[in-house]
Amino acid sequence: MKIVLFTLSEALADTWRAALGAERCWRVADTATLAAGLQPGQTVLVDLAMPGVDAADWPVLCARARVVALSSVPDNAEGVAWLGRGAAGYAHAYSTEDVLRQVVATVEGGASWVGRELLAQLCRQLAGRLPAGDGAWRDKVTAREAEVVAALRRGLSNKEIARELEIAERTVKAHLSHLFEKFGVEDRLQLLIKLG
Amino acid sequence: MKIVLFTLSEALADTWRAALGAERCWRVADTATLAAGLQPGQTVLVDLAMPGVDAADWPVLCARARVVALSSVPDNAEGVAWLGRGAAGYAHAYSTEDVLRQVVATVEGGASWVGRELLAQLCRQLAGRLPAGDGAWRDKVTAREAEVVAALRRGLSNKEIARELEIAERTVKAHLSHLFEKFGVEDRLQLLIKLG
DNA sequence: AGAAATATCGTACCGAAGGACAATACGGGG
DNA sequence: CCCCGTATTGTCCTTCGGTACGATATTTCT
Repeated sequence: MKIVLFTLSEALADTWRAALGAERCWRVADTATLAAGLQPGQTVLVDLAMPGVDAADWPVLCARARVVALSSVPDNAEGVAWLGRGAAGYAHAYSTEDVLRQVVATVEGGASWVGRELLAQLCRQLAGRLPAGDGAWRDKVTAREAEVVAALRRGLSNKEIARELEIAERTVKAHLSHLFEKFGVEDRLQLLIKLG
Repeated sequence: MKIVLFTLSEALADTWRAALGAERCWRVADTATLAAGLQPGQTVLVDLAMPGVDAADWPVLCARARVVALSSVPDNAEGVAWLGRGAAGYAHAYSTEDVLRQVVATVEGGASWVGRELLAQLCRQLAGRLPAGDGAWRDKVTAREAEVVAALRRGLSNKEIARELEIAERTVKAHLSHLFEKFGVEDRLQLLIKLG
């Protein structure tokens, strides 16, 4: 699956291509093309310098794909805005080739790429108010069911969940049916409402 | 510098050795040995299934070394607890070999390894409710559309919404289609995610 | 050892959801 | 007066979601 380069700047696109390999990259410069051609789980590098790019418009795309926000003027508040919407990474747009490759490898591995300072800031500000007893329902679901719930929270369809977990769509339906019964609901929407 | 494997499970240690190379690894099974032999900046993989392992006891070690907490039943609250104490990463204990190598490479490179959901939760907690979530969207919808959204939040079906608003089901679909287009989503679930 | 839970996959069926064409009516602004 | 946004409703069609039967294999618990 190709890496999407979402930028208007030819220079930036060339830099990224040099780091990641031109054959792995697919340059896109407008939102319509991106939305049309985007595959679930695909990696997207977004140039935050592009006009009209705003974190508030991206939560759904961030849920479907691995979106890496790249800013030429990194700012912790901006990073928090993007990562809070589900972006998979936040880094300097003109990072070295090594760092860019590291970033892509990291998000393709399913984790997030965060600079040390940014994460440190998050942790400092969070220190003290950690308890957050949100996971009571997790004791009632199996590991596999929890993965399905996580995918569900991102708005994925059964087919997309199946692709992501590498199982048949039928199996996804089986997990969902079990979840519905466990929590006494009758569809995916009610399940998410119930789980909070 | 060797990678410290802190676990009681021989099977888990073997899995990690297979991924990282046995010659790079140093297996430790008790806290005293770990504290005595630990070098500053060293990478430590901690098996959270070990008895007596608690994030509250680790801030000092996390400050000295790159501590990666590995859980066989990953949970966001647990992740917050560890990262809040300075851990460099939080991941699934039985990740694939590729992912494990990636985790180690990332933390050795000075960055942090965090799951996407977990990071998003961190950001949301510190930012409270993000701006777009708490009512900015209301300016973009009509009064009738807002009523439909309110019903959607309760998990009602089109037919139920129609009964409640005393209109035809077809009209409910019309309102929903307009909402989907306004917010650039393709179904009710994505709409709710987008509206927060 | 046997039972229960878990994870996986198959086909068939039905209703819900959503889009593609519509149409009608009402009110405000140029 | 005409256009636009809003609200309303209709039919036709396709896809998606969920259930109802089913099956097999593994793991975990009793």
